[in-house]
Amino acid sequence: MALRVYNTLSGEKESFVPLVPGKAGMYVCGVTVYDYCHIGHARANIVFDVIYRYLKYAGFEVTYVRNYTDIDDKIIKRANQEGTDYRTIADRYIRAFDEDMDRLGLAKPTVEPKATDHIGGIVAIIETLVAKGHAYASDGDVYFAVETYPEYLKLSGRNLEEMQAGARVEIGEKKRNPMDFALWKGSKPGEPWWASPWGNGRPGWHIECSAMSMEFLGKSFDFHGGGKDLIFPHHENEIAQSEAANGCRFVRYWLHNGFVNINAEKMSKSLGNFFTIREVLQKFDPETLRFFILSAHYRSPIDFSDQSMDEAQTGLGRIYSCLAAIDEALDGASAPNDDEPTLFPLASAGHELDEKERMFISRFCEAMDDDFNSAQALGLLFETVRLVNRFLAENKVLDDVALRLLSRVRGRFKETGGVLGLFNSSPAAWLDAIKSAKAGRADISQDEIERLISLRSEARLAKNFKRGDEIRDLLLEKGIQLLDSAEGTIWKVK
RNA sequence: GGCGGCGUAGCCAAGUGGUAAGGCAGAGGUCUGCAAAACCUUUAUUCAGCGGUUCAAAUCCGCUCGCCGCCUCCA
Repeated sequence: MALRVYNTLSGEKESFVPLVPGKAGMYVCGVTVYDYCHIGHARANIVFDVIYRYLKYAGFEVTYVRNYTDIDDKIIKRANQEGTDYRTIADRYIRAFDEDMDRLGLAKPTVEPKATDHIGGIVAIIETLVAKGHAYASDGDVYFAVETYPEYLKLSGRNLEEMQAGARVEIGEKKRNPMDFALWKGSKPGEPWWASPWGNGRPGWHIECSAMSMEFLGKSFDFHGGGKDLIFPHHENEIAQSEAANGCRFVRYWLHNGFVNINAEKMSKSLGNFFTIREVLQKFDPETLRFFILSAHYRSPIDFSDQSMDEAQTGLGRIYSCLAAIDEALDGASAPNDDEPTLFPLASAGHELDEKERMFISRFCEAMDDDFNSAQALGLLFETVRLVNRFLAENKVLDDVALRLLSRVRGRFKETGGVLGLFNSSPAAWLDAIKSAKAGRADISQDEIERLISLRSEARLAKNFKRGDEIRDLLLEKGIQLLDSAEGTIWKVK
């Protein structure tokens, strides 16, 4: 049982061999804080959150670094629009990001550095690059000379000559080669600046990640992640800077998540077809969004829509309902959480469930070890749900052996839920919350519903089923579904 | 144009050489005054198409068609 990960650099799944046995260093490109995050950001962060959690679960001592890019053209532009300074904008959206990630239930990374706290490290790397002849100052700016680094473009598999020939790359007069990129930008009047050997200015976009990863993870480390759109130019440039400066391999495994699409098109700021995390969370609960994201492999594109979110909610609800049923069965009974495998003397579902429970963790790990295949792991969860339901249906009376088995199954869900970031709520509470959220959107008051239900109950008691059914149909038109049971009638929003 | 990826049931989606997980929807059943809900059962001889390699291919190779992404800031 060994972890295998798809490495963008090789284009293949490789066995994960940590740089330092038992440890794992991971750097993930965070956001540029100039606006609210959209669900594309949610995906990236959830995906790497699960990778982080799984690495820890698998026994690695993980150092997870996720940065804030808090100085950048867009932040400055926004600050100018609002007539404020870049710091105000950056701090506002850092806070917004933290709130969003908190609501999405993300584990805190080991460190969350800000680019502006690492100007010293940035300048030091640039100085090294200049001294080694990999970079040159030009009129207040400093550029990386791509021709001095022969392995440039090894991550994206592009060809330097062809890219230079591309008409879309404009030749800036300050650059020697059109493909050269800025390490340091001289500040224009009114822009924030830091002092440097090349005059007042600010860092280019790519260099900060090199500086911060080096600071917290060293010159060489295990994982570097981000969205697929960062492969070129961002990660390509990080490799060039870091390897040229340090003379050693920068990152061992490059991980890139796929996009969130809307109608099969990439969702992005530039296309304007995006939903912010906040918008989506007004309509769906955070675990539903997480569940939806984890239901596909992290490298595949996923299509976001209300329908797929509804389906995700139904699916997650199925698991929660099962967990609620287990809770109910276990309620009152003080079943010992016994990890001893038991020979199960009950009906067939008991044997199957017992078998499933014993294989559960190894199958979960098998899925996650295969390039973090969360979709497959979710499949295992559903298979188990079905067996639990069957088991419960077959065994109305649960003896000690049965309760112990259910208790162990519940433990497995909690354990793997901890890795996937799911099942943080008590099942009953989650189910209730979904119900009231839906009820809040129905165009009929809860009092009115209750009143109609009691009218119907009276009619039914008098065997006036016609009248009872009329009321039921009336409520159904309003989207209210009635559920009759021996204990009485309850309702839910359809 | 260059590079990369994708095409699996009505929809979503796992599966990278050994005979198609799972979810949603649908159908049948249990339950019910009848329903609903819930639960159970069931749903692809077949993986875009055509060739090839192999004892064996959704999985490897080639070609064709279709879709998408990156090449400019972007998770």
